[in-house]
Amino acid sequence: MARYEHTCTIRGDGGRAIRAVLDRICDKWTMLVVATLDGGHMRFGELHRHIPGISQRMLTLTLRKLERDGLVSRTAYAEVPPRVEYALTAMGRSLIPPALTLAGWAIENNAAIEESRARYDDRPR
Amino acid sequence: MARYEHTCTIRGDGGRAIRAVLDRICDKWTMLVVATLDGGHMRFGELHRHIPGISQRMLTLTLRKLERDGLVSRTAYAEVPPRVEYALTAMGRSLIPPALTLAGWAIENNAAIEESRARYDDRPR
DNA sequence: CGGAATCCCATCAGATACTG
DNA sequence: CAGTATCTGATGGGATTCCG
Repeated sequence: MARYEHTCTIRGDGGRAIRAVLDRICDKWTMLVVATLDGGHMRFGELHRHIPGISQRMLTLTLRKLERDGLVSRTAYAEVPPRVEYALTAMGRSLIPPALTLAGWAIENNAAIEESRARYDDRPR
Repeated sequence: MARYEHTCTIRGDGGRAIRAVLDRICDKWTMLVVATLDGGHMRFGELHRHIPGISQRMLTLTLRKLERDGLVSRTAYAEVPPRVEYALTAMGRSLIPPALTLAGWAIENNAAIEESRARYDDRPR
Protein backbone atom coordinates (compact mmCIF):
# COMPACT_ATOMS: atom_id res chain seq x y z
CA MET A 1 0.00 0.00 0.00
CA ALA A 2 2.50 2.64 1.05
CA ARG A 3 4.66 1.45 -1.76
CA TYR A 4 4.03 4.51 -3.88
CA GLU A 5 3.77 6.77 -0.85
CA HIS A 6 6.89 8.84 -1.07
CA THR A 7 7.16 8.40 -4.77
CA CYS A 8 4.11 10.58 -5.14
CA THR A 9 6.19 13.46 -3.86
CA ILE A 10 8.44 13.12 -6.83
CA ARG A 11 5.90 12.36 -9.54
CA GLY A 12 2.46 12.40 -7.98
CA ASP A 13 1.61 15.38 -10.13
CA GLY A 14 2.53 13.50 -13.27
CA GLY A 15 6.14 14.47 -12.80
CA ARG A 16 5.57 18.20 -12.83
CA ALA A 17 7.66 18.86 -9.72
CA ILE A 18 10.62 16.83 -10.85
CA ARG A 19 10.27 18.22 -14.35
CA ALA A 20 10.41 21.73 -12.90
CA VAL A 21 13.64 21.10 -11.07
CA LEU A 22 15.16 19.35 -14.05
CA ASP A 23 14.28 22.17 -16.40
CA ARG A 24 15.84 24.57 -13.94
CA ILE A 25 19.16 23.08 -12.93
CA CYS A 26 19.86 20.30 -15.39
CA ASP A 27 21.91 22.03 -17.97
CA LYS A 28 25.64 21.72 -18.23
CA TRP A 29 26.64 24.62 -15.98
CA THR A 30 23.93 25.82 -13.61
CA MET A 31 24.80 23.63 -10.63
CA LEU A 32 28.47 24.36 -11.05
CA VAL A 33 27.89 28.11 -11.08
CA VAL A 34 25.68 27.91 -8.00
CA ALA A 35 28.25 25.77 -6.22
CA THR A 36 31.01 28.19 -7.11
CA LEU A 37 29.05 31.21 -5.91
CA ASP A 38 28.55 29.47 -2.59
CA GLY A 39 31.98 30.85 -1.71
CA GLY A 40 30.53 34.38 -1.61
CA HIS A 41 30.11 37.17 -4.13
CA MET A 42 32.24 36.99 -7.22
CA ARG A 43 32.96 39.02 -10.32
CA PHE A 44 32.33 37.77 -13.83
CA GLY A 45 35.95 37.14 -14.66
CA GLU A 46 36.55 35.49 -11.33
CA LEU A 47 33.74 33.06 -11.99
CA HIS A 48 35.10 32.44 -15.44
CA ARG A 49 38.47 31.47 -13.98
CA HIS A 50 36.98 29.28 -11.25
CA ILE A 51 34.84 27.17 -13.56
CA PRO A 52 37.12 25.21 -15.83
CA GLY A 53 35.86 24.77 -19.36
CA ILE A 54 32.96 27.19 -19.35
CA SER A 55 32.75 29.65 -22.23
CA GLN A 56 32.02 33.33 -21.79
CA ARG A 57 28.77 32.87 -23.59
CA MET A 58 27.55 30.01 -21.42
CA LEU A 59 28.57 31.79 -18.23
CA THR A 60 26.55 34.82 -19.30
CA LEU A 61 23.52 32.76 -20.27
CA THR A 62 23.65 30.71 -17.09
CA LEU A 63 23.96 33.77 -14.88
CA ARG A 64 21.03 35.47 -16.65
CA LYS A 65 18.85 32.45 -16.15
CA LEU A 66 19.78 32.21 -12.50
CA GLU A 67 19.11 35.91 -12.05
CA ARG A 68 15.74 35.56 -13.71
CA ASP A 69 14.86 32.67 -11.42
CA GLY A 70 15.86 34.69 -8.36
CA LEU A 71 18.70 32.37 -7.37
CA VAL A 72 21.48 34.83 -8.08
CA SER A 73 21.73 38.59 -7.62
CA ARG A 74 23.64 40.82 -10.01
CA THR A 75 25.17 44.11 -8.92
CA ALA A 76 26.80 46.42 -11.45
CA TYR A 77 29.03 49.24 -10.21
CA ALA A 78 29.27 52.38 -12.32
CA GLU A 79 33.03 52.36 -12.56
CA VAL A 80 35.66 52.31 -15.25
CA PRO A 81 36.55 49.60 -15.91
CA PRO A 82 33.13 48.15 -15.15
CA ARG A 83 32.69 45.85 -12.19
CA VAL A 84 29.83 43.40 -11.81
CA GLU A 85 29.37 41.18 -8.82
CA TYR A 86 27.26 38.07 -8.57
CA ALA A 87 26.06 36.39 -5.39
CA LEU A 88 23.58 33.76 -4.33
CA THR A 89 20.27 34.97 -2.96
CA ALA A 90 18.77 33.26 0.09
CA MET A 91 16.85 30.98 -2.25
CA GLY A 92 20.01 30.27 -4.19
CA ARG A 93 21.81 29.28 -1.01
CA SER A 94 18.94 26.99 -0.07
CA LEU A 95 19.70 24.94 -3.17
CA ILE A 96 23.14 24.00 -1.91
CA PRO A 97 22.15 21.31 0.63
CA PRO A 98 19.94 19.34 -1.79
CA ALA A 99 22.65 19.66 -4.40
CA LEU A 100 25.21 18.34 -1.94
CA THR A 101 23.01 15.36 -1.20
CA LEU A 102 22.95 14.49 -4.86
CA ALA A 103 26.65 15.14 -5.32
CA GLY A 104 27.31 12.87 -2.37
CA TRP A 105 25.36 10.11 -4.05
CA ALA A 106 27.37 10.63 -7.21
CA ILE A 107 30.67 10.33 -5.39
CA GLU A 108 29.62 7.26 -3.44
CA ASN A 109 28.33 5.42 -6.49
CA ASN A 110 30.60 6.68 -9.21
CA ALA A 111 32.96 3.72 -9.10
CA ALA A 112 30.14 1.19 -9.11
CA ILE A 113 28.54 2.87 -12.09
CA GLU A 114 31.80 2.92 -14.03
CA GLU A 115 32.23 -0.79 -13.35
CA SER A 116 28.71 -1.52 -14.45
CA ARG A 117 29.29 0.35 -17.67
CA ALA A 118 32.50 -1.48 -18.38
CA ARG A 119 30.77 -4.81 -17.78
CA TYR A 120 27.85 -3.81 -19.99
CA ASP A 121 30.08 -2.71 -22.83
CA ASP A 122 32.24 -5.84 -22.63
CA ARG A 123 29.33 -8.24 -22.53
CA PRO A 124 29.18 -10.91 -25.23
CA ARG A 125 27.64 -9.85 -28.56
CA MET B 1 37.67 30.27 6.70
CA ALA B 2 35.51 27.22 6.25
CA ARG B 3 33.61 29.19 3.70
CA TYR B 4 34.52 26.85 0.86
CA GLU B 5 34.54 23.84 3.11
CA HIS B 6 31.44 21.95 2.06
CA THR B 7 31.47 23.41 -1.37
CA CYS B 8 34.54 21.33 -2.04
CA THR B 9 32.34 18.27 -1.83
CA ILE B 10 30.40 19.52 -4.78
CA ARG B 11 33.20 20.97 -6.89
CA GLY B 12 36.44 20.45 -5.07
CA ASP B 13 37.53 18.16 -7.86
CA GLY B 14 36.96 20.86 -10.42
CA GLY B 15 33.32 19.89 -10.61
CA ARG B 16 33.93 16.31 -11.67
CA ALA B 17 31.52 14.82 -9.11
CA ILE B 18 28.68 17.14 -9.90
CA ARG B 19 29.39 16.81 -13.60
CA ALA B 20 29.18 13.03 -13.24
CA VAL B 21 25.76 13.15 -11.64
CA LEU B 22 24.52 15.70 -14.12
CA ASP B 23 25.67 13.68 -17.09
CA ARG B 24 23.92 10.68 -15.60
CA ILE B 25 20.50 11.86 -14.55
CA CYS B 26 20.00 15.21 -16.21
CA ASP B 27 18.24 14.31 -19.36
CA LYS B 28 14.56 14.73 -19.87
CA TRP B 29 13.35 11.33 -18.65
CA THR B 30 15.86 9.48 -16.45
CA MET B 31 14.68 10.77 -13.09
CA LEU B 32 11.08 10.23 -14.02
CA VAL B 33 11.71 6.63 -15.04
CA VAL B 34 13.62 5.95 -11.84
CA ALA B 35 10.86 7.53 -9.77
CA THR B 36 8.23 5.49 -11.57
CA LEU B 37 10.12 2.24 -11.08
CA ASP B 38 10.29 2.95 -7.37
CA GLY B 39 6.80 1.46 -7.23
CA GLY B 40 8.29 -1.98 -7.97
CA HIS B 41 8.99 -3.97 -11.09
CA MET B 42 7.14 -2.91 -14.21
CA ARG B 43 6.74 -4.00 -17.79
CA PHE B 44 7.70 -1.86 -20.74
CA GLY B 45 4.15 -0.98 -21.71
CA GLU B 46 3.23 -0.29 -18.11
CA LEU B 47 6.05 2.20 -17.82
CA HIS B 48 5.00 3.75 -21.08
CA ARG B 49 1.51 4.32 -19.74
CA HIS B 50 2.69 5.67 -16.38
CA ILE B 51 5.01 8.29 -17.82
CA PRO B 52 2.93 10.84 -19.66
CA GLY B 53 4.52 12.20 -22.80
CA ILE B 54 7.43 9.83 -23.18
CA SER B 55 7.91 8.24 -26.60
CA GLN B 56 8.66 4.57 -27.10
CA ARG B 57 12.03 5.48 -28.42
CA MET B 58 13.03 7.65 -25.45
CA LEU B 59 11.76 5.08 -22.97
CA THR B 60 13.91 2.44 -24.63
CA LEU B 61 16.99 4.65 -24.72
CA THR B 62 16.52 5.76 -21.12
CA LEU B 63 16.07 2.20 -19.88
CA ARG B 64 19.15 1.02 -21.77
CA LYS B 65 21.24 3.77 -20.25
CA LEU B 66 19.96 3.00 -16.77
CA GLU B 67 20.64 -0.68 -17.31
CA ARG B 68 24.15 0.07 -18.48
CA ASP B 69 24.78 2.20 -15.39
CA GLY B 70 23.51 -0.58 -13.15
CA LEU B 71 20.57 1.39 -11.81
CA VAL B 72 17.91 -0.74 -13.44
CA SER B 73 17.68 -4.48 -14.06
CA ARG B 74 16.03 -5.93 -17.14
CA THR B 75 14.46 -9.38 -17.15
CA ALA B 76 13.12 -10.89 -20.35
CA TYR B 77 10.85 -13.94 -20.14
CA ALA B 78 10.88 -16.38 -23.04
CA GLU B 79 7.15 -16.28 -23.60
CA VAL B 80 4.75 -15.46 -26.38
CA PRO B 81 3.86 -12.68 -26.35
CA PRO B 82 7.17 -11.49 -24.91
CA ARG B 83 7.30 -10.11 -21.41
CA VAL B 84 10.08 -7.86 -20.13
CA GLU B 85 10.22 -6.55 -16.62
CA TYR B 86 12.25 -3.65 -15.34
CA ALA B 87 13.13 -2.92 -11.73
CA LEU B 88 15.47 -0.72 -9.77
CA THR B 89 18.63 -2.31 -8.47
CA ALA B 90 19.82 -1.54 -4.95
CA MET B 91 21.92 1.26 -6.36
CA GLY B 92 18.94 2.54 -8.31
CA ARG B 93 16.84 2.62 -5.16
CA SER B 94 19.57 4.51 -3.35
CA LEU B 95 19.09 7.36 -5.81
CA ILE B 96 15.52 7.95 -4.67
CA PRO B 97 16.22 9.79 -1.38
CA PRO B 98 18.63 12.34 -2.91
CA ALA B 99 16.18 12.82 -5.76
CA LEU B 100 13.38 13.39 -3.28
CA THR B 101 15.44 16.00 -1.47
CA LEU B 102 15.86 17.88 -4.72
CA ALA B 103 12.23 17.45 -5.71
CA GLY B 104 11.24 18.78 -2.30
CA TRP B 105 13.31 21.88 -2.91
CA ALA B 106 11.62 22.32 -6.27
CA ILE B 107 8.16 22.12 -4.78
CA GLU B 108 8.96 24.50 -1.93
CA ASN B 109 10.52 27.11 -4.17
CA ASN B 110 8.52 26.71 -7.35
CA ALA B 111 6.13 29.55 -6.62
CA ALA B 112 8.90 31.95 -5.64
CA ILE B 113 10.80 31.15 -8.82
CA GLU B 114 7.74 31.69 -11.00
CA GLU B 115 7.19 35.06 -9.34
CA SER B 116 10.80 36.02 -9.85
CA ARG B 117 10.55 35.13 -13.51
CA ALA B 118 7.38 37.14 -13.97
CA ARG B 119 9.00 40.13 -12.30
CA TYR B 120 12.13 39.76 -14.42
CA ASP B 121 10.19 39.53 -17.65
CA ASP B 122 7.97 42.51 -16.79
CA ARG B 123 10.82 44.74 -15.73
CA PRO B 124 11.19 48.04 -17.58
CA ARG B 125 13.12 47.89 -20.87
C1' DC C 1 36.04 44.32 -17.87
C1' DG C 2 31.82 42.38 -18.95
C1' DG C 3 29.37 41.42 -21.98
C1' DA C 4 26.19 40.98 -26.89
C1' DA C 5 25.89 39.11 -31.63
C1' DT C 6 26.70 35.81 -34.95
C1' DC C 7 27.87 31.39 -36.93
C1' DC C 8 28.07 26.62 -36.74
C1' DC C 9 27.91 21.97 -35.27
C1' DA C 10 26.64 18.02 -32.27
C1' DT C 11 23.38 15.91 -29.61
C1' DC C 12 18.54 15.39 -28.12
C1' DA C 13 14.20 14.11 -28.80
C1' DG C 14 9.59 13.56 -31.44
C1' DA C 15 7.02 11.15 -35.20
C1' DT C 16 6.47 7.43 -38.03
C1' DA C 17 7.02 2.93 -39.88
C1' DC C 18 8.44 -1.69 -39.49
C1' DT C 19 9.56 -6.44 -36.97
C1' DG C 20 10.61 -10.96 -34.12
C1' DC D 1 4.40 -6.92 -26.65
C1' DA D 2 8.60 -4.87 -26.85
C1' DG D 3 11.20 -3.17 -29.25
C1' DT D 4 14.49 -1.25 -33.81
C1' DA D 5 15.32 1.94 -37.80
C1' DT D 6 15.08 6.16 -40.00
C1' DC D 7 14.13 10.87 -40.74
C1' DT D 8 13.65 15.48 -39.11
C1' DG D 9 13.26 19.49 -36.31
C1' DA D 10 14.59 21.68 -31.94
C1' DT D 11 17.97 22.78 -28.58
C1' DG D 12 22.53 23.16 -26.42
C1' DG D 13 26.70 24.83 -26.52
C1' DG D 14 31.58 26.12 -28.52
C1' DA D 15 34.43 29.61 -31.20
C1' DT D 16 34.91 33.98 -32.80
C1' DT D 17 34.19 38.82 -33.33
C1' DC D 18 32.80 43.19 -31.86
C1' DC D 19 31.46 46.90 -28.38
C1' DG D 20 30.57 50.49 -24.30
